[in-house]
Amino acid sequence: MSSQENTTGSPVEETSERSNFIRDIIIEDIRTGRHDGRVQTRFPPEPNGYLHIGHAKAICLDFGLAAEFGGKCNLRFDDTNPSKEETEYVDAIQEDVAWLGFKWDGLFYASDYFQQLYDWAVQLIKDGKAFVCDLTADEIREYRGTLTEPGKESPYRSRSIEENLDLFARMKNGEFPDGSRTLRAKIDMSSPNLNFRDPVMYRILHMEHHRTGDSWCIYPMYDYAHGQSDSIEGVTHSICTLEFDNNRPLYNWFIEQLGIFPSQQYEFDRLSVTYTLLSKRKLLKLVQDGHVTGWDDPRMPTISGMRRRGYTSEAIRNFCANIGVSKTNGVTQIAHLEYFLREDLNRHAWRVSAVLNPLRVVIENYPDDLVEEMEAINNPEDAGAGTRMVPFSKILYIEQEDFREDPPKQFYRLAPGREVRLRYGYLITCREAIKDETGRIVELRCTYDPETRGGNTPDGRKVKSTIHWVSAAHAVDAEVRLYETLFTKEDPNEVEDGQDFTANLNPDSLKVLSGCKVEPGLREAVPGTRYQFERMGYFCVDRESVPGQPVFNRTITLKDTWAKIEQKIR
RNA sequence: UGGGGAGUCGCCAAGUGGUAAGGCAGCGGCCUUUGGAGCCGCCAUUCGCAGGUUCGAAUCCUGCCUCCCCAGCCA
Repeated sequence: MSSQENTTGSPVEETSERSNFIRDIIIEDIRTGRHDGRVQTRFPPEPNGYLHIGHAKAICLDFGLAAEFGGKCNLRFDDTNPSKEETEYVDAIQEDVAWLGFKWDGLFYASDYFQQLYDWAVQLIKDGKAFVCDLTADEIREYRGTLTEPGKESPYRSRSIEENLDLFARMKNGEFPDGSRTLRAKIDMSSPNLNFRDPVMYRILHMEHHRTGDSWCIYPMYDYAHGQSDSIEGVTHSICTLEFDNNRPLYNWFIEQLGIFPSQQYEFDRLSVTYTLLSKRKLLKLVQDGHVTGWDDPRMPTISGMRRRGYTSEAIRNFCANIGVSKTNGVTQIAHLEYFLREDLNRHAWRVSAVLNPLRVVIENYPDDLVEEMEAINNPEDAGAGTRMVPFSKILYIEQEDFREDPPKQFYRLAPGREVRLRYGYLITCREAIKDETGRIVELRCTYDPETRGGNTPDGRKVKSTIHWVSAAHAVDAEVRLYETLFTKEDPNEVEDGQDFTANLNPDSLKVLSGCKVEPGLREAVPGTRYQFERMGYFCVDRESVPGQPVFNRTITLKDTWAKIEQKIR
């Protein structure tokens, strides 16, 4: 399409894309010709942890908006604090953004701009807008005042430009110890916006930086680095979360004092999800204290954890697109996320048979050595997925929960004397339940109807239930990891006095099942592959899986109407 | 008690003076060789509260209430 009006004459705002207030602003800016209609965003993570589902929302916004309006979106690491940042995180973040399906235009680091930022600081000193302060951290806090009382000016605020220049150069040259001095902007100690009370621009930190090594021992603060970084790159719409609202005036102040490209910041609501923590600090603690196995533990809300769990990037993107963007501080229910997961998995995951808690079934009237190959559909949602053959024989495993010796009214799976369909197999009738000395049911004796091969009923009779099974002689043993929410409370931060969020950790968040029986085709299941275990849920082959000993992570259960009924009748 | 942001169905969220979209969840029903999927239907006389302006207000005005953010040499 040409860059002129499109053929239908419909303005850009009439696309079917669901809008939001930031998208509306961009559309308006394009309409009025702001920046000649150029749109540029950026995703600016600090490499101090792994990306999580909250970042996914920001990523979808930043990259999505740029793509929609033919603009650019850079990936820029906000690496101004070497005490927290590591290359492991830099690498993981790039992998996760790419996996989510986005391509950055430029790959930059705030540290790329350290020299420019330094030069600008010198300029501000020369303009009398910044000064070197010898106050200690504690003193700075005292001088800052409170929410209701104005602050006091630092006694070093009136140093001469020459002295400031000299001191700042010496700070840079490493002549002073950590914490002994700062460079501060000279703004207004009585401002109701605390960010304006002579904010610190530079601190001394003799510390190895992951990219610049030891070439710097002074590092810029967020407020002094972010807006200028945006400006240097030509970012037109700098999108961030609501808590930076208070920083916007300062973001603008530096840009105005420096007279550089006027990037503009817009704030949207941060994502919160029930039963989930989205704070890098707290996620780091979970990792460091061993509450999870790592940043990619399938219980973590990190992109890498969700990927390992079996989430698809499309499900995450659909979720982000659906929840919308506003300025309301809300909490999205995890069921909302799970809906999009199931929706995508249902369309794409191939069906297989897997018995998690096996119960042996012997079909008494089935020939001892006969093995029949039954045709099974790979994905009823996708005709192109085709079919596969699965072996059927005299001895099978079915799910323990699919048999009840004394079934409640609405239970219509297997029970003594009752007939059910074995999916793609035969109709079988339970004749007897065999128990061990302790009374536990260890085997079912059943008979089958030879006329019902494939599960068909030539006489047209109906059975209430179809259950899944695996041929005992052909089954492959597997390990299956079942996950529940990591926390027992909707709000993991809701704790008694003296406790922290770890008090709400769910002791049942991981349950490992061994000796599960899966169909033979899964013997060499490839890590990362997602399946639907029919009637049980969606599962993803774990990276620790090896040929012959497959390991599966339960991504999510199927919706379970029976479980709901059972809860009610209890 | 300073400043900033926000309050529309259980949750998310449209709406910007003309008489409350949509999604999730929930509840019925249909269909079904996954109690899955799919399909159909129900689900805010009311928009934090109280006044006011107007023929008409979730949308405008006034006052009040509640929640979130800011006192890191974190981002």
